[in-house]
Amino acid sequence: MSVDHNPFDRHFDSLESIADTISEVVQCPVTIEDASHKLLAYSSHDPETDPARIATIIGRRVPENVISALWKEGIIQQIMTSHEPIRISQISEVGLGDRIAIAIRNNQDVLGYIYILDNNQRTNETSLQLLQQAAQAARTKLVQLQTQNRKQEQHHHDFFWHLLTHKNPSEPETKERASQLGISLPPRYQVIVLEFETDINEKLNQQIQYTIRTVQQIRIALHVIHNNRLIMMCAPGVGKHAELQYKDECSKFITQLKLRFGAVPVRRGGGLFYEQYVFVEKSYQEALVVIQMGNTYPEALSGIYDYNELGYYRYLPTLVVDRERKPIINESLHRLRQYDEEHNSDLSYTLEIFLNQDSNVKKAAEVLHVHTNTLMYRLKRVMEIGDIDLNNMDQKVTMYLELKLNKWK
Amino acid sequence: MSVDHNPFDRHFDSLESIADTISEVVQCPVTIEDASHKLLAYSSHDPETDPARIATIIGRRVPENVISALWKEGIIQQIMTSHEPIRISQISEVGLGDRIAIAIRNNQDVLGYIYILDNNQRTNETSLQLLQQAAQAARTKLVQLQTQNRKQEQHHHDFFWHLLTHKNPSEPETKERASQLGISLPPRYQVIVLEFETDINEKLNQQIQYTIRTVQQIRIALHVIHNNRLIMMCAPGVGKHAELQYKDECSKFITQLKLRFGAVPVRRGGGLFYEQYVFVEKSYQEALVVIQMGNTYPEALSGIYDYNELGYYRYLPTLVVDRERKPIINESLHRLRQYDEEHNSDLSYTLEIFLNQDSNVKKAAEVLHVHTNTLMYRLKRVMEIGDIDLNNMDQKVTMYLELKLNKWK
DNA sequence: CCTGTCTTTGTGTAAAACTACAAAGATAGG
DNA sequence: CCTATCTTTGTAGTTTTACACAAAGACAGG
Repeated sequence: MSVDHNPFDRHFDSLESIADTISEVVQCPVTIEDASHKLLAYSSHDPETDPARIATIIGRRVPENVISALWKEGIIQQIMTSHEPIRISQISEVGLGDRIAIAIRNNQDVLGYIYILDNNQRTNETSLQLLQQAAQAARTKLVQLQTQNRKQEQHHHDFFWHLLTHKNPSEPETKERASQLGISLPPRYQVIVLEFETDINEKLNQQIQYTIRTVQQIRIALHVIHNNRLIMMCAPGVGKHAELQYKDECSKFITQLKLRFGAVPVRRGGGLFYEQYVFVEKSYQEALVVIQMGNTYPEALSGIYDYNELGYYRYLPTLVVDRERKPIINESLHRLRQYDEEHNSDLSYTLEIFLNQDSNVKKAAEVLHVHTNTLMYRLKRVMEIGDIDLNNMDQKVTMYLELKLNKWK
Repeated sequence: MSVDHNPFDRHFDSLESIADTISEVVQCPVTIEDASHKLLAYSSHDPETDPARIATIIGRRVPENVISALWKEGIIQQIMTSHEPIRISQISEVGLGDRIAIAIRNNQDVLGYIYILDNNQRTNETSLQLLQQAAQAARTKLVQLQTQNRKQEQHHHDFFWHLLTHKNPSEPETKERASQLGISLPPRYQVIVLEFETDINEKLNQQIQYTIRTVQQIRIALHVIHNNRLIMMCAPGVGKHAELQYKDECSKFITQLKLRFGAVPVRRGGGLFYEQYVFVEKSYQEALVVIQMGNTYPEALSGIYDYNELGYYRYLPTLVVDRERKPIINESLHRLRQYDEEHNSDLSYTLEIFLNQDSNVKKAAEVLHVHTNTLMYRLKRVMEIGDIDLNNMDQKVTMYLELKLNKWK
């Protein structure tokens, strides 16, 4: 086979024929994947293969542990940035033999990958050169695919956005529209919103798309990006395994975003789970409440991501509205604030910390960096000046809620 | 003067002329009062009088301490029930000399009183007999007065009821209407509602009217009776003295109702103070909230009568509405209740008492009549079964509010 | 009936909270 | 500047809590 002749400088009917051609050239099994490691084509007639390849073909997607391993070794990063084929040493823990991989690119964008299973190291420099030609050939096919996907994606986006913003969509109509679009809706879902520091740009968008597509334990049925938010309809995958691990998987999703791309969502919120699609908007609003509350009470709600974990915080938006309609000054707090102002002291803050620390003198004193007796003295003053009985749950809850509500902008 | 001749068997121009005639007959100073001890007429040309009579004439009303003393001695009770004149021994503490009194009646109703100052015990049986005739003569005058008052009262009722039930009455129109009706509205008022066990019947009504009219430190500008409720527009009287004592006086008002007539309001509620009359309805609604909350949380809110003392309880109605619109089961409480059901234990009740007692193990154990270690053990179980951290204020407040809201019917 | 778990009550101990009191620094107002 | 008050920190003694462990009663399921 001469270098002058380029076997990929012709028309191909399909990606399969490209895969077969590569396989013929390099005499190795070949798989072609899209940007999110979904299997697009693979060479047939391959004598030897490895467990990773079998799993990929059977699941029509590269298994998650294989992807994770490749990321961990820094291989995906290499492939994505390099224009040359990359040699991959075997990773036997995930059943992956020696490989060679090259990205299929369109300008800067990575559209997919060509993997070659090279167990016996048969490939030489010449065939590696040819791989670049093969990637070129695959490119046009993938561009076509991508345009199709883009269109479909746009439809998905529109459909999801409609669900998110309309209070009472018809249940049967929604289901019909979903099946028209080829979306299989999960029987039980929740809406999750991730909020990023800044508006989501093209690069971050692609990283997110990649992460969404490669996540496997959670099922992200629909998603939309809006300004600095990623909004997703999520459901646990099939099997009890996935059901139990769901929460962990959601966190893992975010960890992956961070580890692989350094993209960290600032805030995270999840609505309740529902089974009817009339409630998508509800779950969305709930997720937004979690985000809002998280922004308002960052320390108190750190580690709380779901609406059903909000506890009494879920009532606060309602109470704020109620209070605005009917403003009543809390005499006790007012007096404390006044005293603080006049004597530039910190009685109200002291009270706040004390209550935050569950009325535990020692802990509160530590947080405030003062002697316990100092705290004791201050609390006595709080009781005197504010006319508050700090041994009375009702009065403490009143003050606690008051302090919480006062944090509202 | 012969017994056969009745000096009261003729027409009298006014109550004053009756008073003068009595005075001539018995040779003693005379005062005529209405049913609520407001001065209606008094004899002139009286040589001797006592401090109580002077104060009555100057204030155009029997001083409160005098009325109280007469009640305490059981004298008013006697006068009200007897058809005969009653002799009253002097009560020097309140400047009251020896007297003779008789009720002016129309059938069962007491319309007013005739008092005779009898310091030198000059009156004999004959003149006492004549007193009954005098009461008869005064009766017709008082009946006329009463009819007039009834009409005026009806107007007052209508006016007040309108304020209570209309959200945005015009401020200038309200003031004009008040001055038309001869009502002087207080500059600052609150609405107080007293709720009785049963609907207010004629007898209780009269007792209430009597008490309202005789109260002197609080100014009850308007009042209405509706089913089992007495609704009043109250204001402190003039002077700083009255301002400070206002709260005590309100309680005293109720004590008087109880002591004098055995009529005890079951529930009491006061709205906020306002200065504009647009807010009468608001203050009324607030008073009703206090009553409602008092009925829902009798122990917790015993001793709380005003809306501004409700603390966080004032939010509960809003929260109940919010919760109904969006029912979320509190997993922790649900699990506790379930456990209680299955093992017929009292974990949720234990938690409730523990929180009510401000997380004080000793007090809670006492309330529950168990050993502190028993309570400790139960709380540990509560934490395990409900997955609650009882050292976390947020979680405790969540549970506390949840338990409170669950008390709602 | 037995058996194992749940529950109550008891004992003991270390840690923490509450109380009273004292000393000294900080601060405001005359 | 002095003085009175407010504030912080310290010491000491009592009460309460938290925790570990043990014994015994209650109860359910085989």
